[in-house]
Amino acid sequence: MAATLTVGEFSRMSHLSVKTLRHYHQVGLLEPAEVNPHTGYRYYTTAQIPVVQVIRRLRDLEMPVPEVKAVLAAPDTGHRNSLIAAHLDRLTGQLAQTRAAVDSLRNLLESPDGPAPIVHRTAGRAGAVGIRQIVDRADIEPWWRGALAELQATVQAQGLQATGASGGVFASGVYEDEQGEATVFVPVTGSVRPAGRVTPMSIPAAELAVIIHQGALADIDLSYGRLGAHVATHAIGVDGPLCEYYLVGANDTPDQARWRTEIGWPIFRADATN
Amino acid sequence: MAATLTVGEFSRMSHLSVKTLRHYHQVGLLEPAEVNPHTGYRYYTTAQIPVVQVIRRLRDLEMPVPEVKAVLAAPDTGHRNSLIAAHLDRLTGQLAQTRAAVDSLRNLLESPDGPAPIVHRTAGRAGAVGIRQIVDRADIEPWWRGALAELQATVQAQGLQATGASGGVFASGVYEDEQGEATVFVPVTGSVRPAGRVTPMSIPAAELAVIIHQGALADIDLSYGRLGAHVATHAIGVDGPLCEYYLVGANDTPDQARWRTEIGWPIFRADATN
DNA sequence: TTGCTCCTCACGTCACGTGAGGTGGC
DNA sequence: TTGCTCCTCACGTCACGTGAGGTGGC
Repeated sequence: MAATLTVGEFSRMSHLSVKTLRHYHQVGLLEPAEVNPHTGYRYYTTAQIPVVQVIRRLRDLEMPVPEVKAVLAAPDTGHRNSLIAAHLDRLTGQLAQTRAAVDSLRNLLESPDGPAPIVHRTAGRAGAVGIRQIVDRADIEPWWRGALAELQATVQAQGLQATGASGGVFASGVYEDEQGEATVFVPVTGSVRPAGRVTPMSIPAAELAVIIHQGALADIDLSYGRLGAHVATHAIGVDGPLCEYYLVGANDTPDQARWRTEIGWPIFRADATN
Repeated sequence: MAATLTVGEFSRMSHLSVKTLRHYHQVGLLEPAEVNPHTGYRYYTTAQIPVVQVIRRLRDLEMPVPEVKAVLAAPDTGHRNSLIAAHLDRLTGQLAQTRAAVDSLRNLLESPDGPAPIVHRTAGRAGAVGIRQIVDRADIEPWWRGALAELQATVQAQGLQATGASGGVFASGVYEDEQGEATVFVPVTGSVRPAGRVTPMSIPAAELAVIIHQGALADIDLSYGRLGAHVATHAIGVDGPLCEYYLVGANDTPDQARWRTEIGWPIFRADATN
């Protein structure tokens, strides 16, 4: 028999504050078994205790309220467990990101700026296969990983010959606003058959100031900062998208410390030499 | 020579959105080197790039903005590093909590309710040493750990004889609202000298429904739920603070899975036997 | 009957993001 | 001159917490 409980009693049994229980009622996460229409008093039952225990644990794991609702509404255990597993995967990902951020901070504080040299070079026009999309800033990294992997696979599947390192071109919106046009490409020769998101494209020529960033992408703003400062100091910047070349990347080694990324910043070049 | 940069340029170099830079200006975390009084345009300099790089990394680690300010304002490296180390310690603590929450969830989903029996017993009046304070709900666990440790040390230092397991008494505000009166105590015989927060006190007699909770404190709401449901179902609850006795706790083993906590819920007892 | 519990707004927190509406600079 | 960059409000987000002011139940 399910006994009736006031909010206060239910709070003591669930270790959730009364304010929280009222909030859960308001957002429809946990409705009291009964609400007195005259007084507005909430009444719960002992049968709701197991439910609130699950809610509490999922919220402790920072699962968003709508997802907790979905877990409670799951038709069967399998569905429920997969929702929970997906959330645990997200937590694992966040943990990895935190670890990377700690490394990045240590790196910044311990080692003074390395002597990464900046040079000017001309990038010629090149045929390529690529993927081009409007991407949300927040999703940029997974998008980038996926697009590069799809590209590599397409190059292999179609037997194309890569003529250089893969690269990316990013409109300023990607950095400054919340979304912008992003492109990843692999320079190739030969005829390309469009497949999935992959299309043939032409990478335009450009005059660039370039720097080679060594190490994880979490630190790439360091090299962007150095390169941007150089361009600003010499007042040689021109409009145009920033580009990157992945000289050593995920395809070569999982050890991000060994990655090498060339960053190109478009410039006006008076000196044809150098 | 520090070149002048617009927000957009500074955004590209720092990989922070323009909105974020404006926000940092508004809250005083990162002021532009210059603001045109007529147009309101913000101008940064290349000298600010290293600063924004530190800010970005600390915010990636979810350090609150006021603390980031403190790091930037730190008078020397030692001070700065200790602020950062303190934050990393907090992150480590959160990680441990997340792990505990995962274990707790798994425990809840895998094992159905154990057969923890509920019995009724009379707790007699007892002399004790204790610490009693109004505690914020959010701070309850560290307060509890610290207070228990201080108590144990006082008992040892004064050569007192513990006559039973240590315990805690919690007013309903601790569970329901955001703060409430909490007490931890060790029952002792002999005369007690007040020291620090520790004072002699008397634990009143009470009729209790009790359950023994086995395992981590993160799971203790399960036992509270079972005990509360029992009291509600039999309609034997009376007003009074909830109490706990730490039969096996931090003092005995660091392995929380082996902890045993008796929870007491005040009841009206018609049957003098049992 | 006292006082404790419960109620409903309305607003605050934190670190930005969204979006409208408008102006300045190359 | 176009259009791109920049500006300022005002409001939204998320999961509650704070606090005022008031009523119901034992």
